[in-house]
Amino acid sequence: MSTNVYDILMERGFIEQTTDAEAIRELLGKEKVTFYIGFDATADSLTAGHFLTIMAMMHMQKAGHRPIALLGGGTTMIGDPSGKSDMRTIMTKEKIQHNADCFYKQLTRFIDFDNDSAIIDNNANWLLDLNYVEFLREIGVHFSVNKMLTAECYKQRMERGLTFFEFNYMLMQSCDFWKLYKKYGCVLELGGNDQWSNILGGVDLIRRKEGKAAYGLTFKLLTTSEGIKMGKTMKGAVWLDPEKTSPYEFYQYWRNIEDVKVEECLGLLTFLPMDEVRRLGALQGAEINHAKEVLAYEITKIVHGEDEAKKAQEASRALFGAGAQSADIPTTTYSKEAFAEGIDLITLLVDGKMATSRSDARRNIEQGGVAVNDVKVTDIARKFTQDDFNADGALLVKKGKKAYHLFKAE
RNA sequence: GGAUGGGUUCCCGAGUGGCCAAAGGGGGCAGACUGUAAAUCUGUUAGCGACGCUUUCGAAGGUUCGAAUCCUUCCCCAUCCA
Repeated sequence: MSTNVYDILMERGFIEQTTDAEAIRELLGKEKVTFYIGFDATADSLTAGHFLTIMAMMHMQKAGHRPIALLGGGTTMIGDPSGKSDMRTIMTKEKIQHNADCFYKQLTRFIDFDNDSAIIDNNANWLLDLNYVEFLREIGVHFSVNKMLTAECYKQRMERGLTFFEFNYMLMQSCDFWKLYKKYGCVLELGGNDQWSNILGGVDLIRRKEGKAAYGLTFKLLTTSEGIKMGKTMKGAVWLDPEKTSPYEFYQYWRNIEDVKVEECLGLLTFLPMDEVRRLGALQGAEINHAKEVLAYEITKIVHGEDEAKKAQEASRALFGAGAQSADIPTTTYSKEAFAEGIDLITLLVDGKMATSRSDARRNIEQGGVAVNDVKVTDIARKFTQDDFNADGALLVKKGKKAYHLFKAE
């Protein structure tokens, strides 16, 4: 172990809070540490939000430590109230199991689980069969309600209401840490900063039950300059599953990042050397667009592979620069018969998911936000046939500055 | 369980019989300016076969020519009391 991974994480900007910085650094420097990160299986794909945590996991594994990816098959049954203003919808067991399977599949892209170099487990294995009375006697006695109520994560919920159901979440997660400590010798829990109080709960629990030291460390949460969690768009989360968020869209998300976040993201979400990160982050004015391209390319490469990253980059350049068209733009294909009669622009926009309704499409056209083959169209009744196709045999519809869609006939 | 105050469009929040598809703000979308950034300004923001029609103000009924607004029952939430 050459450089202490703690220093790497620190330099790249991951670390927000630690239970004991000195002790953690020392531990990571001298031995192979088993650590864990929990993933609550609330959807059938990981999101850009998880990606930061996965990056940290990759850094740790590279440095020779052993990650445990703990899927939250059990805790998801409750739902973490931290940072949430409303209670989550309660999900069925089957749905959660399905989600956990999807998570695992995606995680194998980033983490090497062979030969015990990483462990995957699911807290459903112990949480689902818990006996209530036993749980209270084993775990419950160690938690002070008074103390829990003062935790930051519950404070805002005190105003809106918090059910007993959710209040238990902290105990379950603490129990996880303790179980993993016993099962695999896991002594370190990592997580997003919103997990801080849950992590502290686990650290305390291990100390009380086992009299042993365990540690916790949280990562910065990626937020926009306005403090909104990054990795979300109005249409929903940015997914790592290419079926849910195409590599092109994924690329574009990072390509459009705010100037002030570029350096931070490069450090956290790519493996570029820090000298390079700082150099790119220091670019001024229009120059910083170069840094954004690098950022988008690098992240897309890690998540979707080099080929997809290249394709996304080419598509992006083609569309935004002048020049040739690329094949990697979202495309909708109609039958030749449909085009023979002509298809109106409103239908095209709706079918290409560039407008949420026909009214929305109509408004966009009327306001001059829509162009077909680079010619602005404001006539809502205008129909298009194959005669309108461009040299590449397609209609390139552009809504606003960034939404493109290709329509073809066959 | 009791008392009080509430549930309004994506969110916050005004509206307490017709002038209400519902003020204002936020967010979103589009236009201008730009660098595929930020900030700013303008327009727009339920749906549709669109100077009209249909659905919407916690749910279901009712009063009325006419209800987000009045009445009844129910569901939910917050605060205080137990």
